[in-house]
Amino acid sequence: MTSASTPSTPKGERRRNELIDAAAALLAEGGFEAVRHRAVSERAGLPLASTTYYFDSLDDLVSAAVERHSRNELAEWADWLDELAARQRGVDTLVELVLDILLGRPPQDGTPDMDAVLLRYERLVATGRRPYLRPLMTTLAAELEELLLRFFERSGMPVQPDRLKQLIALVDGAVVNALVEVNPDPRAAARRMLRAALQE
Amino acid sequence: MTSASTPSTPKGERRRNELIDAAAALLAEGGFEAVRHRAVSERAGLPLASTTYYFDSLDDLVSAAVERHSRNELAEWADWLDELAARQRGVDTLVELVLDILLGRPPQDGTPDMDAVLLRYERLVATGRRPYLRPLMTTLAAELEELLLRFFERSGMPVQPDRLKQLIALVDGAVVNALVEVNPDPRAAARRMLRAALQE
Amino acid sequence: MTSASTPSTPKGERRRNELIDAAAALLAEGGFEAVRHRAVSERAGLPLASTTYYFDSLDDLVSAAVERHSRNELAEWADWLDELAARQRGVDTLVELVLDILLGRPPQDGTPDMDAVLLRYERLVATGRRPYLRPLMTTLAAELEELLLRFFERSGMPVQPDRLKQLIALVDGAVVNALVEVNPDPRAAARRMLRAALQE
Amino acid sequence: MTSASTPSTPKGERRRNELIDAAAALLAEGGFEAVRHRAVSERAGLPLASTTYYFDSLDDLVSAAVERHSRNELAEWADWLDELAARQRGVDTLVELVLDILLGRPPQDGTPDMDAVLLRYERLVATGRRPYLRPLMTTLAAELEELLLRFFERSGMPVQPDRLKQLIALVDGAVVNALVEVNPDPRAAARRMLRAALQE
DNA sequence: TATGAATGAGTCTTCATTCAT
DNA sequence: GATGAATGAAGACTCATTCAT
Repeated sequence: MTSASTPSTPKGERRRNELIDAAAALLAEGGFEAVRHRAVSERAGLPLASTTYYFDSLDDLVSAAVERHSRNELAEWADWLDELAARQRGVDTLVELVLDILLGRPPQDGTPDMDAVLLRYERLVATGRRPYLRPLMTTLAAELEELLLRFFERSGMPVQPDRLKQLIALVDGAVVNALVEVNPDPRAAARRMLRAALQE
Repeated sequence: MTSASTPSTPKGERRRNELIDAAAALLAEGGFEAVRHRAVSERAGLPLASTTYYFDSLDDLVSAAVERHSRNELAEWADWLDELAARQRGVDTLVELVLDILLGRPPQDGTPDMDAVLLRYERLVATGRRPYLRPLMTTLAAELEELLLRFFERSGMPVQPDRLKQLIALVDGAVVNALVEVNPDPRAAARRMLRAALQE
Repeated sequence: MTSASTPSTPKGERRRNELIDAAAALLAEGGFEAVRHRAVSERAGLPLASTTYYFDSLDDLVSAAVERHSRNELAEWADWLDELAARQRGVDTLVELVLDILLGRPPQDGTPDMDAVLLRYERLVATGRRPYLRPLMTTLAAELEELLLRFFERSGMPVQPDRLKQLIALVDGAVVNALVEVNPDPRAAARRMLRAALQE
Repeated sequence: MTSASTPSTPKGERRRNELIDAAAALLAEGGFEAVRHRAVSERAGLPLASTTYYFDSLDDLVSAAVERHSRNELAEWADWLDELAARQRGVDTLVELVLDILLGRPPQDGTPDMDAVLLRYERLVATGRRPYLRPLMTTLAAELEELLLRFFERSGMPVQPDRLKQLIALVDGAVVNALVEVNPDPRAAARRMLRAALQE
């Protein structure tokens, strides 16, 4: 009904942003269930009512958080893409980079960063019951594919779109299946799949 | 805390069962969020308090529901496996059967049965945030793999375990990516992947 | 959904009753708008959640409050009816009694008791936007008519149902119009109308 | 407290007017509860804050809306009065016209227009709890009576003020009682009463 | 003179769990 | 062993009003 206040002032813009950041952080840490008006407002240090002031509904806030999170990932890679493609050599390095792009870069300390990986798949699956996420997720998926396409190309190992889809499916399938393991290491699982497929 | 009531009386056993059935049905229809004490008790036609009497917590009930649902699926196929393997001919038929096993048999009327498909992936991804589901899901995954291994074998097209994992990943990856489409048809996406992989 | 807990224990019965009483009091004092979960629970000195435990929805609670209030009025008169009919003499006394029944007995101190009168008409008009009150209000109206019919009869001044409806309309119309006066005295207005009609 | 902004500029006057129109429309459609700052501003296509800028409080806005609505009704009839009085013949036609004036003209399609009828009585009863409406409603009631008096006179069937009050009471009483019926047809109820009274 | 921004208080309702019986 | 009763905490969302600009 009341259309969300798209703030015109810099301050309003900033606050709206802080709410999205807070929501994105909660999303990453606790999944979709963790994104609640109260939790977001407390995390952002803003009044509860600000969450409904800046967003028409919780769904809107969730959408914004999903987009923020995904765009951050995408943007990060878009910047480095050419540089990386030029630098790397060999299938193994390529594989790691693809995994970095698809699953996020793991923390240096060797701990697998489950939260980040998980979110990618929660996003996909959650869309199944949240139709309002579909347009956003479709766009995002297309952008990611585009990015990877260019990446393979610059890396001197161009792939057809269908082949790329296949590689992505392989990674994603490996990950979701690895999620159930007692000591899940989805990246390792995806790595195995991807190497095998690329070295055929 | 009352420890989980493992009922000794036949009547208790029966009621516990009815609760699990109700929970499994809700799970299939509405995902994890739909499994609530009240909803389960009403569905089962049993008192609200019976849900906490027979299960220590909602998580326990959810676990039982996941197991029940998965075992039902598995059992269904175990029964028909040999019969099916003997009957079918050709890659296309094989592919459909594999999809039936992995994604559930679609309703006859052509409507893609999203709910059933969705649950398989919600289960996998939900395990990421529900460690208590891991042992169960690991066992279940192994049994499913075992089943498929035997199935390919009887179909005269034996596959190595690693190759099977790859095929499963392909299907699962195709599905989770198809979930975000505006008119999702995950089965069709999985079919394309699987056929391509099997016909190489 | 969850059907309202119809308490079986005496204590539960008592608490449910206290909630209805509290709601009826608020209704009388502040009209329909004043009946809120919080207000009712605070007035009754019971937890907020008890209001939703004993009543499926606020509408249910409002209905119960309306019924309680009306039944109290009705019951009061049913008890005294024959005695009063035997005692009174003359049209003027009859008129006052009819007004007592329709508008409630005014406080002794001469202050017109607006709240009580008002509620009768708020109830009627509110039903216009609250279909769920219709069955209840229809029954109540029929019972009131029945009561008045018997009352006129015992008073030695029997009236036809249609004539009674006319008299009631006269009173009600007089009252709702008197409500807007700067110093409203709806009872006086109704008295004038009724006397004129009865003395024709 | 900023005192009520009585705008001096023509533009201010116009906007204030648009707000009143919007509020009156909402009042007619949804009763008093429907008149909210947000709803009014959206309906008028004006900023939310304009509602508090041009009106000290919501009550002020409601008052203005009630007045606007009533004056519109009154004005409509004042224009046609003489013409109608000259044209009509017979008690039945007279009755319909009186009902038109008191209850609003029903839509042609035969559907009883509950909203319009309802508002007349909500206005009266609401005044019981809104003293600030009393002066306004008193004036309005007097004007309506005046109008009807003249109308009866021109129709060749002059009535005394007291007799008119009686007829109005009859209509109003019939209507408020008809409001509770399961299929309310207040106009029909009022018609019966009025005909009976006029044909005595 | 206007108005976008902002929010404290409040709306109804749901829910997992505890506890007395 | 079973369950009705009960509730604190939280859920999404609305709203009249204030205030800085």
